[in-house]
Amino acid sequence: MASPRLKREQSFDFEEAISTQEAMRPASASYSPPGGAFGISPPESSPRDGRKRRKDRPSWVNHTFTPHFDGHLWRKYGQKNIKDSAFPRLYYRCSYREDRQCLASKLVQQENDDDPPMFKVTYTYEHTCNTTPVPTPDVVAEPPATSAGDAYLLRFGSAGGHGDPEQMDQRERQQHRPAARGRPFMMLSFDSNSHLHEQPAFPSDQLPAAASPPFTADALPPPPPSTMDGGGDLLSTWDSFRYGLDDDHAQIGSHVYLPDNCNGGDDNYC
DNA sequence: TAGATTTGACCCAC
DNA sequence: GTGGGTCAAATCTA
Repeated sequence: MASPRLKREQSFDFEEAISTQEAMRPASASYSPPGGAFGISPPESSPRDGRKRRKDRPSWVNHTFTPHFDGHLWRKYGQKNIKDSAFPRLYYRCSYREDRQCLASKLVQQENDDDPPMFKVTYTYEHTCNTTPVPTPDVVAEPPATSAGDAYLLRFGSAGGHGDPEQMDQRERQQHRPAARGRPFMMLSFDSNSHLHEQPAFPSDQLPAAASPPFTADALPPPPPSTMDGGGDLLSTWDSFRYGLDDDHAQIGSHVYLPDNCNGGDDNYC
């Protein structure tokens, strides 16, 4: 009987995929991982001969209140209690890992028990699955209140990440995670003139910088393509979010969204 | 029934 | 030797 561990051999050639990805990456300093747009640190890559050591893997760190909110589809594959950490570390990999040999993975580590809690998200490898990031998995547009004219209200929550807010909420409950479930970080409303009205969803003295996006323009990036894998149900939400907006950029939390001239580039983001 | 998550065990970098 | 990262069977959910 062969050891079950031999199944590991059946996975795709990780080293080859790594080599391919590194070959695709521009050698110049203009290399911009997803975190580049998301305001996270540059990769700590220091390639050595032969095999990649863990610490040699390209990785970058993001601190966020919304660890699931990066527009990609992730599949959780592990969870571990970490020494000297009060919170478990969650391991995710790209849902397209096998389909498209996408090496991207991330570790989510809660850093404190604040309300909302801060998470440290460590990304490893860029996405090679060529899926368009869906930046608003947990942005919900609400119809205008009767007394609010034609203004739309946008609620920014933290329960998103896998596309379906309902489903994520169910997952959050299943995992007994208190992470700001159902509680918006902030609320934005737009009127028909694309004027922005920003309303922190919690007291201003608790308002974290990352949850106070400098929405100077009233714009949003183009919606994800309707062919988007696994995220088709987001489109209506996106359309609502985009209502009345057509400028050149927007920023949500630490996530910056750029206009049409960013065609995805080498790294799915600009 | 298929796909996602949980969780204990294993592997390996440090 | 230890702790972190990953695997995969079991379990859960829609």
